[in-house]
Amino acid sequence: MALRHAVLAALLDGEHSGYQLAKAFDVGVANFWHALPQQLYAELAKLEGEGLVTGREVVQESRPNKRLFRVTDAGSAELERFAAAASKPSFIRDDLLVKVRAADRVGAGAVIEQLEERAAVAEAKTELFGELLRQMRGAADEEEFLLRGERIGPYLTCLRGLAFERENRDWCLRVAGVLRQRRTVRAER
Amino acid sequence: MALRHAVLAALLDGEHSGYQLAKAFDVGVANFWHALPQQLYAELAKLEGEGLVTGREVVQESRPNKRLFRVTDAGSAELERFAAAASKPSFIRDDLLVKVRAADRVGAGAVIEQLEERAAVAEAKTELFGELLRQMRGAADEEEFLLRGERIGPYLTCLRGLAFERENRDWCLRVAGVLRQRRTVRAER
DNA sequence: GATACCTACTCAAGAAAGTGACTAGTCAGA
DNA sequence: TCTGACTAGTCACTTTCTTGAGTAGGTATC
Repeated sequence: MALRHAVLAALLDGEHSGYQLAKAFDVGVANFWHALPQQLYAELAKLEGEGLVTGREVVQESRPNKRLFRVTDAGSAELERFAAAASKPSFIRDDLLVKVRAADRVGAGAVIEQLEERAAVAEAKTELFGELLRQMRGAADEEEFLLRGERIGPYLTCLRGLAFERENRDWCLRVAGVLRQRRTVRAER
Repeated sequence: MALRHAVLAALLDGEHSGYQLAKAFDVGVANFWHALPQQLYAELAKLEGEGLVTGREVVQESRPNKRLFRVTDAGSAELERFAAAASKPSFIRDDLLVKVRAADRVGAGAVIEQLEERAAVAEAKTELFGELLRQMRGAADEEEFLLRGERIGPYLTCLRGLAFERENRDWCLRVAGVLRQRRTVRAER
């Protein structure tokens, strides 16, 4: 049960609709968790059933009505309990790593392409995250913001996302380079 | 279906028993995938049923018999197919990130402790991975090994694991520091 | 000589995550 | 005016992961 806590944490920023959450948890801004719309709607329904969030209908013209959710006191208490409990260790779980592990035994060509594609995605994300960080801290410099800013949670997780994507990009490029070079070396023999 | 490919990739190193795989996929050396023993035994059974791996019984004295598995040609072909297919994007999925996101709204004390604990674990892992890398490359320096070494897949994924754990450690310490400082600042007011 | 851990697995059940298909109105561009 | 994208969801199903318990002999520790 981890998505539920991720949803609760996301709702600390204020009211959101399922749709808004779905966008936040999708590729792009998902710097701390990822989930599909269906999962989120399902989770919100469960959370509401348990009284951890409440939704209110917002009638809209020229676009479907929506429900905005916010965390209840019971929800806060649940988050508190979660934060105090031990965390499971985290692992990278990535198709590309599996492919690289096998890359010296299977055709490397496709893997090289994917590494370069992934590097480009990671680069785009580092820029996006950098921009997000700038927006969040506004005029203040980072030290100052982290010390006195109000909502630093999202900033801190975004920092982790940024570092992750940077490492991702560097590693992908490094590995792609190595695999390319090895092809050349082998071709020469 | 990714665990199956992780298993196939792991078996490229040679024959392994379910038990050996279980240790490799557990905390510690799981620098590219993680799974519990039960999953691995189940996956091996399925893979054998589909003819992607074959097992042979090895009789042992003074310890239970074991089955050693290796990849068949069909298994290699499946890995090849997998390597050529598109990869899903990867995400960090970590309880601690969720907690940090919420840390400015819930009690930060427990989160700080967990961050410092995690930093220590990450530090231990960086050392372990560093040692593993040294072992794998032997006398050669890294460039040389990556260019001409035989089995570089595990080395490359271990590099990723090392970078990940380093970033993990640094981020955890940074965040723990920030949260501690904020407590002091708040206490002063 | 009792306790605990290591090798080597198996079975069952449950929770969490992921996939595919579908509804339905609005708006912008070709 | 047709196409496609955007908002805002729902339903059903499958796969994957996690948890807990159990077997059974051997070895090391105190």
